[in-house]
Amino acid sequence: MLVARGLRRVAVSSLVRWDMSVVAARHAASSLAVPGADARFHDYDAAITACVERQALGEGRQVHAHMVKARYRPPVYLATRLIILYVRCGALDDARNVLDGMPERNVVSWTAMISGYSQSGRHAEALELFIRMLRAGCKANEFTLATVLTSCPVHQSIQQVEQVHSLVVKTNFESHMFVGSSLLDMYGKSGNIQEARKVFDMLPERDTVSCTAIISGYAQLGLDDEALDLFRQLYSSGMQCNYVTFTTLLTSLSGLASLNYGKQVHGLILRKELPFFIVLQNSLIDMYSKCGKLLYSRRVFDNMPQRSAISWNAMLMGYGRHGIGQEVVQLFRTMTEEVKPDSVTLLAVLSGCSHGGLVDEGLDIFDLIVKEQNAVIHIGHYGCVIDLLGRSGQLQKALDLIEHMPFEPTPAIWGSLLGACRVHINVSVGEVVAQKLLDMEPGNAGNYVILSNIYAAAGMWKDVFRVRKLMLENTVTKEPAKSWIILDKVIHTFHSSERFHPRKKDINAKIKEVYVDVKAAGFVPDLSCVLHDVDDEQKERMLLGHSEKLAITFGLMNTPPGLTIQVMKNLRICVDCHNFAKFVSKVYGREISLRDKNRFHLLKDGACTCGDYW
DNA sequence: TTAGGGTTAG
Repeated sequence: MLVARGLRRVAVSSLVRWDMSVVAARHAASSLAVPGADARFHDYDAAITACVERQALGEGRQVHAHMVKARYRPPVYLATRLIILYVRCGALDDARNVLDGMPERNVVSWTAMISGYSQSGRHAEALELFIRMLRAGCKANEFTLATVLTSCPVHQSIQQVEQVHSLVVKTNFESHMFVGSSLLDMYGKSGNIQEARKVFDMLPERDTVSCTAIISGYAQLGLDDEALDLFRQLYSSGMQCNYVTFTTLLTSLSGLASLNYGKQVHGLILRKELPFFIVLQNSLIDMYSKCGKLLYSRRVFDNMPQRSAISWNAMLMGYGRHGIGQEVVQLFRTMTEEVKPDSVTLLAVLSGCSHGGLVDEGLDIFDLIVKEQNAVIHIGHYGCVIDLLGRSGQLQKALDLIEHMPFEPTPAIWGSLLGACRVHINVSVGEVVAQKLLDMEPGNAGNYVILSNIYAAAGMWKDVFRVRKLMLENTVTKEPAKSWIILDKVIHTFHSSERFHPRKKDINAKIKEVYVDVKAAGFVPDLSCVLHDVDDEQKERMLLGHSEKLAITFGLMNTPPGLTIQVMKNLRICVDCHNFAKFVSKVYGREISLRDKNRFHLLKDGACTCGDYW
């Protein structure tokens, strides 16, 4: 009776076009005759196949329950099909129960389960299961390896990565298209781009996925020049592109701020008449905003028939990056009517309010979110609130918040407060904060520079000297600064005190000329930005060698009057260079758009859109 | 029956 009721429910649902009463009849028959067992197998198989096709989890569970109730012990094949069904429907725990209950398993059952964990980001469990599989004496095939490699980058040490690689070599799958792509992607994601490239170069054949994976390897490491070069090379040798390829490429073009290429790729996408993909549109929004063309971003955004939270976030970040706080707040309000904001949204809104100077609005939104608990609050959000408080000069309040927030403060948190102390020239809080930072990361030169800036601004020259000595005692290395400018599709990159540029002499001559002009207009170099123990004259020379000054000068030399000079920098812009750019904009009547690590600075008539807070 | 590359933020 119970079985019959269950059967009717299945039949009525009509999702599964299969009448369970047939099974019931055969079930009854099977207790009398042996051939019935085969019939039941085929019926269950057909039912599960129907459920897999439709991803009908409820019906699938009923079929499973029916097996249990009928005391039918599914053979390996059928149990594996059940695992696949549950995995496809995202019911991983059900799938795992089936796997654990199997008296025997084959490579497909293991692989299906590993793939389930892998695809839902449960990489540790995927790897654990892979190891269990090997220990159980089951040999991995190309499917298993292609799957398990996608779970490696995040959770494996270099040694383990090499172990997996040698397993791939041993099983002779290194040049298998799928396994090879996964392998090179794994190396790319673990930061070993040389090894990734080796695997790519050894592939006997290449397809869209393997090409995209290697380009993405460069892109993810911020090697945008290399990513673009490789794309051009592969594209001209006939590589086929799909939407993932373009999405990846756009990431690199965003990094380079290469509007020209960005537009070309956009054109290519339109010509290809690809179907609508949200991710691709999201990348376009981001690319245009990072290339300084917010209006283009907005046009893409407005034309989207469907948007994800990421689309909104990319747009919000865009406005924030350009310091347009009002738009951030307004767009956020519209967003909440359409999509549920996530934790990145909150980050975008808070940092947008901070960059746009909307202190009270930002703090209000934070309070609202904390109260309603719409999104998961993490330490990054606190970082933004500390920025907001710092910007408005409420340094003590910011310090109190750090001490009472439910997270351990990171260097980034203290760094944000130290920056605020520099702008508001607050020595007492600055010293407390700097001490914490110097304890946490004694090797970071940036902290010494800002502390020195604070002392210099307060006229405490003895302390400037002390900081300098302190820094000399610690060996300090940092990411080398570089700035670049794109003229006629050519990227001109400058490093500090550039020694290798072919037009070095011209640039040096021009920068000296510019220096005389801006000094005559009142520019005073900020020597506290140099912490080397050298005389003042040498310090001035070192400041003039900063990469962003070289790039701006190169722009002045090579662009006609009236055109905005667009310069990009990989780190935050330094105080002295920011001031220098302001004077250049005034003295030469030129707009300068400067994109640093955090935001855009639009310098015009001696003022900057960042309001001197960044 | 099982498989590879992708978007915002840090």
